[in-house]
Amino acid sequence: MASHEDGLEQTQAILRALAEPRRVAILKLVRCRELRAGEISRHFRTTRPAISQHFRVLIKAGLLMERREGTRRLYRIRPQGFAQLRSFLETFWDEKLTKLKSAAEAEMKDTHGV
Amino acid sequence: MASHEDGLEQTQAILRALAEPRRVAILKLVRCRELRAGEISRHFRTTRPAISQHFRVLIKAGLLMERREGTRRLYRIRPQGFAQLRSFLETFWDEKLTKLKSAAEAEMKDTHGV
DNA sequence: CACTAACGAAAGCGTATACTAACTTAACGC
DNA sequence: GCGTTAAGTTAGTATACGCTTTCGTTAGTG
Repeated sequence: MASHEDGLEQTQAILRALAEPRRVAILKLVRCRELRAGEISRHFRTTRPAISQHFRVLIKAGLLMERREGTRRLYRIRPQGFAQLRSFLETFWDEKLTKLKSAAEAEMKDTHGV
Repeated sequence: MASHEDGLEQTQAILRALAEPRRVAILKLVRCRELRAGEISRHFRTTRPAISQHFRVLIKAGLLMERREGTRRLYRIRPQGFAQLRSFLETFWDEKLTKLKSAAEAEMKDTHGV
């Protein structure tokens, strides 16, 4: 199932998951400590199934972890997912780009757009 | 009051912009050098207006810069947008947060549980 | 001026996606 | 066993989003 370019698809899944503000909010909630599903959904106006669906997207993207404890389900953040996103950013933003940025800043003296 | 949340909205715009694989591909093309609209759209199967709409989204998100030269429009990457995304990531999940996490878990036994 | 090139803008359409409502599953207490 | 609590799953719907077609705008060329 896993291929070489699986990482790219996975990164896209991460970006698509984070494109939804509610999902970012969920991750912020579980960023520091593990929380139960009910606690998390109580922070929002929407219904529990809606949040549950967001859980599935986040888990599939590798940003969230699930753990069962009796009838409860506990969620916490998954640092690996963010590490992958960070490495994607660094691939984009290598040394060449930093040089280009300085060049652009130097150019800005003449063309002050926006 | 709104200064922080303004940045959040902008960050969400960035994430939503990157959620589309084609837009990421566009950014990869202009990552190193400025390109004309026609050159960029030639790299894809879709029509030029479709790519043009992606330009709008990327510009609005602050990831792309437009410059006119006669009838041509030149596009290049905008490092500031990526800087913002990076700072979002670092704010979200810093290495320090990992340490905070262990501390928070220890604290959670005593303090309130909201 | 007419004519072409290089684009973007607007409208319409089809699909993806996020929500709600109802149902189902799993663990716990009696 | 029966019922309650905690949660996910499914089906259906409404909106968002991306693509295509047509048209408009601006700059260059004779």
